[in-house]
Amino acid sequence: MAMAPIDLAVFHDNGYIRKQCRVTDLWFWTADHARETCGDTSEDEYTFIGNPLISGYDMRGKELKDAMREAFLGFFEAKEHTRIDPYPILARWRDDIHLTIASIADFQPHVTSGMVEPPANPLTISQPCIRLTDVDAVGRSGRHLTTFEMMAHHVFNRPDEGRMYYWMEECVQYCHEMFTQTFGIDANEITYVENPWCGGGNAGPAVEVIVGGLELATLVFMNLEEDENGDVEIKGDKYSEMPLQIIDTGYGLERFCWAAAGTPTIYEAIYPETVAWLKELAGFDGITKQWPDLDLDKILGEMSRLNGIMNIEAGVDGQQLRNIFIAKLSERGIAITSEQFTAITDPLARIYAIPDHLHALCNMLGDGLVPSNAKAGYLARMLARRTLRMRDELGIDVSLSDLAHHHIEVNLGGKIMKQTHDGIGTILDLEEEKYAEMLRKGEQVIKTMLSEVDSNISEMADELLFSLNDSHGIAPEMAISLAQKSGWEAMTLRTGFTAELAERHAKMAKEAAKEVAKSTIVSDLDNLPATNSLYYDDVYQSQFDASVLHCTEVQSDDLPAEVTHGVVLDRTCFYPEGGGQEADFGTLSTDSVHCRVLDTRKIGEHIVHFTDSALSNGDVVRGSVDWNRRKQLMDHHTSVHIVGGAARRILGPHIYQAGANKSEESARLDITHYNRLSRQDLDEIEKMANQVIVQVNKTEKTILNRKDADRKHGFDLYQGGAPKGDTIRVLRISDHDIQACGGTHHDEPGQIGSIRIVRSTAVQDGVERLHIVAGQAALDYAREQDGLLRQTGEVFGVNINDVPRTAERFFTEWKDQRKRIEQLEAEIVRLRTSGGDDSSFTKDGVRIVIMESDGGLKNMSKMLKELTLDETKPTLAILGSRDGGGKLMVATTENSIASERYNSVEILKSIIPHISGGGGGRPTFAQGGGSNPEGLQDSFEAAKSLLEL
RNA sequence: GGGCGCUUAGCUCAGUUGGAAGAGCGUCUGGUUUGCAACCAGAAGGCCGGGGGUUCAAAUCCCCCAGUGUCCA
Repeated sequence: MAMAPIDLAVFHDNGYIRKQCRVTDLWFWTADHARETCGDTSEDEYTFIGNPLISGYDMRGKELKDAMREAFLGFFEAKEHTRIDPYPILARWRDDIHLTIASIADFQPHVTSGMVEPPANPLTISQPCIRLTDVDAVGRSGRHLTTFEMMAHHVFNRPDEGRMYYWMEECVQYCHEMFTQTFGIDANEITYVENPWCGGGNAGPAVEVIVGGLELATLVFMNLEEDENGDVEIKGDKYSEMPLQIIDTGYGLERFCWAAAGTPTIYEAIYPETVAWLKELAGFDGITKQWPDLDLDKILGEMSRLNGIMNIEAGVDGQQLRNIFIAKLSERGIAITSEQFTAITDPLARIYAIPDHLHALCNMLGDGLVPSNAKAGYLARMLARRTLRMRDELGIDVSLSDLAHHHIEVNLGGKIMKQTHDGIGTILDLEEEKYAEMLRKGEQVIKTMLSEVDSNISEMADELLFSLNDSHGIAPEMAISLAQKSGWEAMTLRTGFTAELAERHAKMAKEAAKEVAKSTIVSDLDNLPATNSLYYDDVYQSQFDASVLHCTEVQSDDLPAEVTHGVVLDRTCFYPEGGGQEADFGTLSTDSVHCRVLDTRKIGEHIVHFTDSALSNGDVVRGSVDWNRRKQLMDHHTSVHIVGGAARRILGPHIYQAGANKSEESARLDITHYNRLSRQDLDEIEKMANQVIVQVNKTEKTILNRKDADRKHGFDLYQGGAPKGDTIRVLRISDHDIQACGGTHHDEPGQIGSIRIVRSTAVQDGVERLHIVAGQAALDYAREQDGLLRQTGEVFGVNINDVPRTAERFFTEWKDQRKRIEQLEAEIVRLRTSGGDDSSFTKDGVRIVIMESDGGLKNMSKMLKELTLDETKPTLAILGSRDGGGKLMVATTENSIASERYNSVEILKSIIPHISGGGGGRPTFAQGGGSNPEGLQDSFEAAKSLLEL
C-alpha cells in the first residue's frame, strides 16, 4: 500500500483543488485553478522580489526577525500551544549530531521514541539551527544560510493511550489561517504539495507549503516506523504505524522575513546593517560606480530568481556557471559582461556570507563551544577561517573579534549568552592568530615545493594542491594566489579542480564510514529480571547476600585472562564499569565455592560479574567488594566533579567535560579550553578543589525524570555524555558542580582527604587533559615523587634541596667537558696526520697516506678531512679501523691531480673484501665496513700493491 | 572517529638516489661606522622529537611512541 492522498476539509473549504504537477509529478493543492505546477519547480520563479507577499512588516534585520517570530509564536499560543524556550545550538543531549539542525532535534531521540515526555504538548518554539552542508552556496545563491531559525509547532499524540491532540486537518488549518490571516498572504500564491517524508527509520505523509515560489514551511506527520512486515511502502522500504504520532513542522523564519521584505537577496532582509557596513569597508560603491548604467538591485533580484529555479550541482565549474548566468540575464534584457559580473558578484557573495557565518559562529561560541581541530570545535574553526579568508579577499581591515562584537551588538541585540562577549573576543583573537600562522606556513611550504619549478609554469601539480589543502589548510584558490604573490605569476587554477577535490573528500569519507559491530560477551539475559543495584542506596555498603540467577562460561579478549564465567545476581553492590569509572573487584562466596570477581559490567539491565570459577543457579552467595579499590575509585570520581567545577569557575563558562576516566591509580579529566594550561592555572584549580572538599559538607543525590531534569538544570547537566534513559541521577556538590552521573560518589566530599592535579596534557587542540590523584593515591603520589627526589639527591650526594642547583652544575660541566674532549680529539688527529711517519708515501706528486686509526667513522672522517682538505698538497688517504667489524675509508683531495688519478670508490671496492665487507660513496670519498677486523692489514697490503708502492 | 603532513642551531627553515649536518635572522668577539632591521671579518651554538629495526653506513628507508598541524565525517 502506498501513501494515501492527503484530502482535507481545509482545502475544500478554501476553494483548493488537487492537481498533479506538470514538472515534478507531485500532487498538490491550489486555489488557482489554472496553475499547472506545484510552485517549487524549475519553472516557478520567486514572485516576491520587489513585491512583498507579506505586508505590514517594513522593518529589517533583527527587528524584522523579532516581529515575525513574535507573530508566529503568538498565533500558536492563542491556539493553546505552550511556548518553549529554544534549546542550545550545540546538541549536547545527543551523541549522534554536534549541532541542532532542526526544531525536532530538540526532542530526539527520547521524546520522539516515546520514552520521555515532551516539555509541553502541543508546543511552539523558534529554534536557532545550524546546517553546514550548503556552506559553499551561502552568499552566492541569494538564499542559502548556515544558520537560521526554525519556527515550529509540535504535537506528540498517543492514540493508544487516548491522547490525541490534533492531526493533519487541524495542523493544515492552523497553517493556512496563519498564512492568510496573520500574514495576509494571498491564497492564490500558496500551494500545498504532497510529498511523503522519510528518514532515520521513520516516515509519514508530509506537506510542503510553497509561497511565491519559496518553500516557507514543511508539515510532517510522522506516524510510521520501519518494519519489514509493514503494510506501507515508501521509496522501497516498508513501514508500519507506530504508537506515537508526531507532528513535526518547520517554518523558516528568515524566509518569512525575505518574503515580507522583498529584497533582492535574503541577506539584505536579515542582515541589512552588516551588509551596508561591509560594503562601505570594502569600497563596494567604487566598483559599481564604474558602470552607472547597471541596475544592481535588478541584477541581484534576477540572480536570486535564477538561483531559485536552477538546481545547481555541487562542484560546477565557476567559469561555466558564470557564463550560464550571463546568458540567462541577457535573455532577461540585462546586458552584463563577464568582467562586470565577476567584479560585482564575487565581493558581494563574501559580503553576504560574512554576517551569516558570524551569526553561526557567535551562537556556537556563545553556547560555550571551543574551536578545535576535531568534532564540533572544528566546525567553528572552519567558519572562522572562511570568514577570515573572505574578509581578507575583500581587503577589509577589521579583526575577527571586532566583526563578532559588531554582530553581537547589531544582529543579536547584545544578547547575553553562556560565554561572555569578552570570552568570545579572546577565542576569536586566538583563532585569527592561528589563521595567520597557517597562512605564513602555507606560503613557506609553497615556496619550498615550487622552488625547483619553472616560474613560468601555469598549473600547479594536482598532488601538490591536494597536499596543500589537506595537510596545510591552504585551499586551492589561496594556494594559487600565494604562488602568484611569490613569483609564479602565470599560475592559474585548473578548471574543475575544486570539484575533484570535493569528490576525493567524499570518497574518503565514504570509505571511512564503516562501522564495526560490537559483539556481546554474554547473551540470553532477556528473561532475567533487572539487577537491583544496591550501590545507589548506600555507596558505603560492601557486603551483601544475593542469589545467583545465571552463570555462564565466557571467553573474550578484552577480559582478564583468569576470567572463566559471567555471573548475574538478583542484587549487587558491585559497581559495573561505566561513566568512566572502572568496575569493582571483590569476591563471591558460598560455603563451598570462593570465587574472585575480576571485572563487572552492565549489559542491558543486568550487571554481570566476571569470575574465575563457576557458581550454580540458585546458589545464595555472600558478595564482598574490594573496599580499598572502591574507596579509591569514589575518591577519584568525586574529585573529577569537583575539579571540573573548579576549572569552570576559574577558566570560564566554556569549560565542558570532553571525557573522563577514573582508575585506582589516578583519574583523568578532559576539559574544553582554548589554550594550554600553565602550572599556575593548575595550582589555582587545585587550590579551589581542595577548598570545596573542606567547605561542602554534603553532596546531594537526586533522581529526576528527564523532563524535570532538563527544565531544572539545563543541558550542562550532561557533561558525561548524552544519557540514555528517562531517569536521571543528579549529583550536586553545592552550587559548585551539578551533573547527571551514574557513578558512585561520596556523601561527604571531606572523605576524599586531598586532591592533587599532577599535570595537564593536550588531547587535541581545544581539549586539555588534567591528571588527578586523590585520597590515598594522592599520598602515594607524593611519596613516590619524594622517593625520586631522594634517589637523585643520593646519586649526587647532596641534600634534596640542592638537587636542582647541583644537577644544573653537573649538566654544564658535562657539556663543557664533552666539548673539551672533542677539541682534544681534533688535536690528536692533527698530530697524527701532520707527521712524516712511515705510513706516508709520495708518488708522482701525490701524497699517499695509508694508516690505521682508532674510533669509528666519525673520528676517521675528521682525520680524512685534515688529510685531504689542503688543495696545495694533493693527497690520497686510506684509513682503516678495527672498530665495529672493521672500517675503511678512502678519500682524495678534491679538484687536484689526486682526484684525477684515483677513484676512491674503486680502491675501496678492491680492498674491502679482506675485511669481509661492502661500501660505497663518491669518487673522492668512499667508506665501508666489514665483519673481519683481522683482515685490516691485508687490506692495506692490497692497497699498496694496487697502487704499486 | 578517519586520512594526510610536520618535528634538524635561540628563531624561521633547507638538506637530492642512504655515504663529511647547512642557510638566513639572532647572540658573542674584533674592525668599520655616531642613525631607522647598517657594513666587513671571525666565533660560539646540534642526542637531526624518543625508542626499536634494516644496512658496512640512517637526519634520510621501515615499525612503534610522543608532540604538533591540517582536512574530512
